[in-house]
Amino acid sequence: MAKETYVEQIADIETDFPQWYTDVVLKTKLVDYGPVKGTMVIRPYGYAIWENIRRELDARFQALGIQNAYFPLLIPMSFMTKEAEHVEGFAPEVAVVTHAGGEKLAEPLCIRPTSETIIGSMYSKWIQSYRDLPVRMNQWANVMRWEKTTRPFLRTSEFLWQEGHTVHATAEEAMRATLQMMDVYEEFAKTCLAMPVLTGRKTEKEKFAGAEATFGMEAMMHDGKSLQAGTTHYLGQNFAKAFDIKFLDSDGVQKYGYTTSFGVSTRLIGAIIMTHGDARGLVLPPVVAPVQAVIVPIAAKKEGVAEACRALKERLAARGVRVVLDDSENSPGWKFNEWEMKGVPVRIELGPRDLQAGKCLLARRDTLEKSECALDGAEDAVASLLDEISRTMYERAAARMDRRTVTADSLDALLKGVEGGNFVRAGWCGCRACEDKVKEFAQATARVFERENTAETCVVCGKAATATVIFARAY
RNA sequence: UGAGGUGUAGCGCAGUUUGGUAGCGCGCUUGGUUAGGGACCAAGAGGUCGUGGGUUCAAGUCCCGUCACCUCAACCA
Repeated sequence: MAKETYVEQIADIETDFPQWYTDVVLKTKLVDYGPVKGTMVIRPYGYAIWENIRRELDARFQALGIQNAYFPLLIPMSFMTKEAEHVEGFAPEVAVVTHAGGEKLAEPLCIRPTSETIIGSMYSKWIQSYRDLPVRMNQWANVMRWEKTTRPFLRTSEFLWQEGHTVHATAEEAMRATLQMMDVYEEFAKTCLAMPVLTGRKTEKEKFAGAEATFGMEAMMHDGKSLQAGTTHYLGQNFAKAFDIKFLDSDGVQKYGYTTSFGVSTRLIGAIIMTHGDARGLVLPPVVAPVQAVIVPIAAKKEGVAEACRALKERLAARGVRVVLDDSENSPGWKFNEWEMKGVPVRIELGPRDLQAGKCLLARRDTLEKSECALDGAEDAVASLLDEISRTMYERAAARMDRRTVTADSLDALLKGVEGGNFVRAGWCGCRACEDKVKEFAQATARVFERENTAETCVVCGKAATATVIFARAY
């Protein structure tokens, strides 16, 4: 172990992917384990990714008229029990506060696992007229779900997310909002995370507790497994009736509203890591990378090098590039590996030889290619290289998902498909028994429905297919 | 909840079989030489061996209890 390098330890990324993942999030100082089992401490480098995600999403929400608000962490237990399916779905993983102020509480309080109930109770007070609708709010918050097994970012007891909650006068409008938000997520994933996703409706078995319909975006990880990266829910009138969200419509009739909710979490950071990472560590999409470019001086004590590096840093910063000048005492080779491991999209090497030639060296993280670049105008070259890296990362991931999506017409073919790290397209009759059979036989679950049914028969029972489903093994 | 495993320096570990001075690597500190892919030399700092009890002249090591964590299985809007 002593002399082993980081790269040697994680060289076998394909066969030991989970271990690679855990190593990389710890070694790159994204997170640390928290003192309570299943919790994680998000360190500055990891949190900076989250802040960038948040900034990009907030801009999109604002464009849609969604306003940020904040609701309490503690929810009276009685709220949770008002919607039958909701409480049944969440009860096993809710943490409960029973004591406060040194006394036992008359009514236990649960720590929010999600906020439909408490937001619903407030919406019922705020909404009276059809003129109050639609209501569109979002909150950035932590939630807690007491998971039995956890992994940093992918499944932790406490995590950060945004949860949006809307109320509409009609079912059609609510459904439209649900679908529109999935489109927003998909565009965001593509533009900001360079991550292609599969979107579509989820099966009854996989849907949110209390929803009429759930839509998910699924991303393919490096090993071909699927990760649910975001969901939007059409809640119908379930929560409106449970929390008495009523309005007087223009026809003078009291009606229940139709609600939706949608969310993405810090799990997205895990998705980024497992979509783009390689044997050397992280590969971060430029839009959300905390550091977009790092300048590594070579022989920094030689005449003019340090000054040139500082000047280049200033120009890049002025151009809007998030740039770091690594003027630490470490050797250049150490810095190269360190910043590569941390996934910085562009590395700029600048030493005496370059200075003399009026050039610098640009190394891109996604392809590991190096190229020379004139010092004059380097800030523009870096900015356009960042765009180019975003595109290349997306295309590479999209090509992989495309290549690894296969069609199966039998359970054996489905098993072979998921074992080979593929998404498997297959027909389904629509019954729960057949869905369970797939889980049992292939350890794969239905991820999303395809928009159109192109299959003729169910992959399990052979009866007429009512839908075409993408099956995959999932995190 | 079932099975297995691990607790010794900040991190990773050896030492436990056969009881006898607390060790190694990395990291850290100080000084110097270096620098285009994880540099080198020298000198340092740092540990009630998870925890409670027992056996013994003597326990990291043997015995009994206990706690925590990890892996697999199960579970997982």
